Amino acid sequence: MALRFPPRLLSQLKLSRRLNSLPAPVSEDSEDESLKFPSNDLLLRTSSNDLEGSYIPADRRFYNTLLKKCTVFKLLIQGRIVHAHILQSIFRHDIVMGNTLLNMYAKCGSLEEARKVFEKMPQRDFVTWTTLISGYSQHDRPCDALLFFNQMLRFGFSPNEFTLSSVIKAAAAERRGCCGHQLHGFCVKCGFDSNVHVGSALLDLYTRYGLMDDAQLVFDALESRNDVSWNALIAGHARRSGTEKALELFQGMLRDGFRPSHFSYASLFGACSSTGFLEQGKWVHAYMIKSGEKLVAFAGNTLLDMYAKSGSIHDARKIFDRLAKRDVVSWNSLLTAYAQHGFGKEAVWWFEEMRRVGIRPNEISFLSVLTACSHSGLLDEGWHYYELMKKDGIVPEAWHYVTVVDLLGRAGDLNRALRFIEEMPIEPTAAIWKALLNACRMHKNTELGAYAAEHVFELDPDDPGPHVILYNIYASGGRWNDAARVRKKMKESGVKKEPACSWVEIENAIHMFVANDERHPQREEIARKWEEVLAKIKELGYVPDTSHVIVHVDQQEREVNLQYHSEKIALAFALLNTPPGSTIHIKKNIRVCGDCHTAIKLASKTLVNTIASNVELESAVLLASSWSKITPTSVMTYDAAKRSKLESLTL
DNA sequence: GTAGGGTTAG
Repeated sequence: MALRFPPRLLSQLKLSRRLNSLPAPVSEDSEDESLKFPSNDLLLRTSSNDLEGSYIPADRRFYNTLLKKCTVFKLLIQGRIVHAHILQSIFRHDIVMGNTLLNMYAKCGSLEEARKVFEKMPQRDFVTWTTLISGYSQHDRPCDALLFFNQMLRFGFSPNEFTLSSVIKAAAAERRGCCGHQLHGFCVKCGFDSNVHVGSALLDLYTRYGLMDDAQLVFDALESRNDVSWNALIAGHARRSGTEKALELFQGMLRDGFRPSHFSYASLFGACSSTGFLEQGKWVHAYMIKSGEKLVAFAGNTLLDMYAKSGSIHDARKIFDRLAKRDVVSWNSLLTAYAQHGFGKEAVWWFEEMRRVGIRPNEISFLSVLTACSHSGLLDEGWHYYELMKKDGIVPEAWHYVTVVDLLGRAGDLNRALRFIEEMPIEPTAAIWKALLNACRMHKNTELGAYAAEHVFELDPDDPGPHVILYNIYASGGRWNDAARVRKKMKESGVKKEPACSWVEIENAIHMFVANDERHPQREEIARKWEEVLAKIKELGYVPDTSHVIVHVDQQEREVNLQYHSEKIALAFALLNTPPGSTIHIKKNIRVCGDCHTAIKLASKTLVNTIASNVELESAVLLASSWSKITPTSVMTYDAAKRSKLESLTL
């Protein structure tokens, strides 16, 4: 009996009627074990009308064309049907056909089926092994890739450049990674270390290990370079905030005659965003436009994020509007942008719009809208989306619970937040307790704060942030003895607070400041300028918030110390060194303190007013588009995803 | 028949 291919398969594959002349797949009662596994699925999907047709022998090229289509378009179901037909043909034990099938399953992401094909193959060659290894490597199963590479060697097969680039990618992804150097040595022995594919994988591995010099050595030794090798190096530096180096490499790539791709642009925008190099980011954007590159999702999403993180929600929105093609990440990036700027209602509107146009929100969409609600005090809306997420079949993960605790906590319902933690179906993580701790700081709840802090110390003892927050909670409540105890504990356990610094970009140079910066050549002018600003903001009602600054000094000294936080110095410096009316963006490595938040908010107001009334021309201070609506967290931080956040208070 | 580089949260 011969079997017709189901009509759906034909239309999807857009192939000729010849398909229906192919031999039938086997049924379940076949005696040959190796022929069994795809038929269950096939029989379920094949109607009785399909079970007619005449037999002509299949040819290799025809099967290859079919499998290639299934592989490229990830048509797993159709691939299974083709598989079933092959099993009935003379190619059922053919090694090349087996490898093609294995590759089809691997590329479609069905690694279990790929593995079954592998196990049932009567013969295997180095391509068989390589295909399985690359399947694991490309689908985030580095351990399996490394395991099979070991086995491949044990069985006496020699890896080629395909095998090595796959296994190096796996080694780079394996967190406990320690086999990178061994693999490099192996490549040198085989003579593959300067191959452009192997070398690109190797230099990528070194950048992920943080060994940038080794990555450069591999790059320099490549027998030839291509856009991928350049992009791997650029991305490596971009990931480690080596923005200047990434930009320098970008120019090197252009000099070398390679056209930047979306990979290059995405890396560079990401790097500029995380370090606050907005001007350079704009330059790269301009270059992209000049090159005639279309603004599509991958690079476009990163560009949107860059403008949003740099304080320009309007530019972020423009990018979203101009995207030639949007995907779920584009929508999420927009939601995140609104959330970060404190535009909760706008985020909620766009979330609904997203659903209206038929984009299914994923776990990050919900996280973004929850964050937006939390930061804007939209308690009921936030709770509604938390319930909706569960109804939509998305199982909340730890990060969602963190946001719900944050939502309840910020709104001041600390007891409900605690109850929520106690009733969660997962074990509370350090981040969840940190959210409660932070809420306790905002609402000055010392007892619950201490309770949350104890849990954090147990789960994440090395993070200095919670120690600082607990210190602040005690200090602002006047419990100086308890505060001193926290400080002592920090010293004893060797936990160190990351020093706060702020930086500002002026004429393509980045100027960085630390608190009480005494070595700066313009320190006296800076101090005078800040005094001017201080006088103006005091007129608007600024009162220094010294509630948790320095334990054993008097009020006057506390106030003085407060005036030399790095962001205030950066602002005064920027006012001195920019033309009137300029926009000033100040970036900071850690969370801005409450006092600086208030001071700069008022400074922004007074200076902008000054310009408007044309009394005195001054630079406009515009750290974010909506100061009054946002919490300190969302403004002067950078690279929020990667850097720890703690209070910028001097202990 | 097999390979390397990129995005959204906290």
